[in-house]
Amino acid sequence: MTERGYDGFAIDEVVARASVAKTTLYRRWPSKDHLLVALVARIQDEVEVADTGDIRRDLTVYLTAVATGLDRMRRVGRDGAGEADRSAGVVAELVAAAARHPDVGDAVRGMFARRNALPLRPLDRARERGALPTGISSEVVFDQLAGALYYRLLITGAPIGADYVQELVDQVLSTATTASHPDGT
Amino acid sequence: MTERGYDGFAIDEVVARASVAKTTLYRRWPSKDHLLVALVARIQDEVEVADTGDIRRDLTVYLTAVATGLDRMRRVGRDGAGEADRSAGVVAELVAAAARHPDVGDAVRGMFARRNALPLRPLDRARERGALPTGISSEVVFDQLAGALYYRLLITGAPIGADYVQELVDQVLSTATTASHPDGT
DNA sequence: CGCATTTCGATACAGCCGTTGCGTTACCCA
DNA sequence: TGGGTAACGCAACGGCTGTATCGAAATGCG
Repeated sequence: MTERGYDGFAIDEVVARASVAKTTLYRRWPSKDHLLVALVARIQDEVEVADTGDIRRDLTVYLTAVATGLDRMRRVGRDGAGEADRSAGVVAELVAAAARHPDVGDAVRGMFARRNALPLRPLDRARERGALPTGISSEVVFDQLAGALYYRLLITGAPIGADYVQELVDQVLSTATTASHPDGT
Repeated sequence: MTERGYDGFAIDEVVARASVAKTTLYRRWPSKDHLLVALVARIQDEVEVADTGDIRRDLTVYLTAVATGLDRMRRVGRDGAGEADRSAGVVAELVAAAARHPDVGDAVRGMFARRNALPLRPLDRARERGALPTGISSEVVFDQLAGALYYRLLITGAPIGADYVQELVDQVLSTATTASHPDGT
């Protein structure tokens, strides 16, 4: 999979290399999509989120980690290290697999949910300190942040650099900033 | 395609119903993915965006139209009208197709770009009126809005109701509101 | 009308995913 | 140690996408 990407990744070759009958593989993973999500679950490294009290910094660190992780999965199966095509790679296949099989969808959503639950606590704490607007759920705020990243990755294909992440966080937190620092800093 | 969804949509049956040789079809659309994006380009209806001067209302109308359009595409190929499964349906296949073939990716990005360029002008005009924070590009603002919708559709599978759209717009515009109405209304 | 070029059709085929049927091996436990 | 259950292996197959080959039809043009 990491060698040739999703297309060049054939079940027949997997069973040949594993010296295993195709029947056995299909007993464990009932489709190629199931196998894919199991692979990604292995590849995915843990993302931890700090909770230092500086919500701007915490969010920036977290989103940067997510962005680099996505960029890494974007390049899975491409040989050229600097391959600059605007493709979502394996993430797009993951999304499609989740849409095809309900149980795969549950698994994929569970994967993302574990990662995405992390910054909710810092967000809630920041709101308690008055660093976030009231009346807006942390979930919506998080949807905007993560959504912008996935939107660029999957839909527009626009690059996701460190400056973009910073601009994103600034825009979301601008309410709180103008509230606590009316001079706009 | 609209009858049975992406899976039950077989090239062999298409050419049979069209009374056309498979060779001919493949001369026009060099893969099933190419055919898919051509179909979606036909299905996709035009979304127009108002520019009344009330940016909050304009954005809400636009995003609601986008959300209902996505929800319609989400149900393509499912018989039950009230089919409430949390699947991204044809949109996910579109994203995967765009990731597989570079030219399909260009076409899909072009489709989305045409729709997404629409609200940029009202956003820019609103900023000129001081109804948006300075220093933040309209593109980032739009990424947050559209991104949240696609994120819910493709990743979390969470529902996208009218109240959610409203909450989204309110959060994004809260900066401007507090700036022009410091009492918080 | 005659001819060349382009387009289309039909069939067969390769590669892949996923399934079926059945025989064989490994494992567990009395 | 023996027997029964569970897991595995093997080969073949069906359905699908995409390709190749070659023949037939249509179209444009002098």
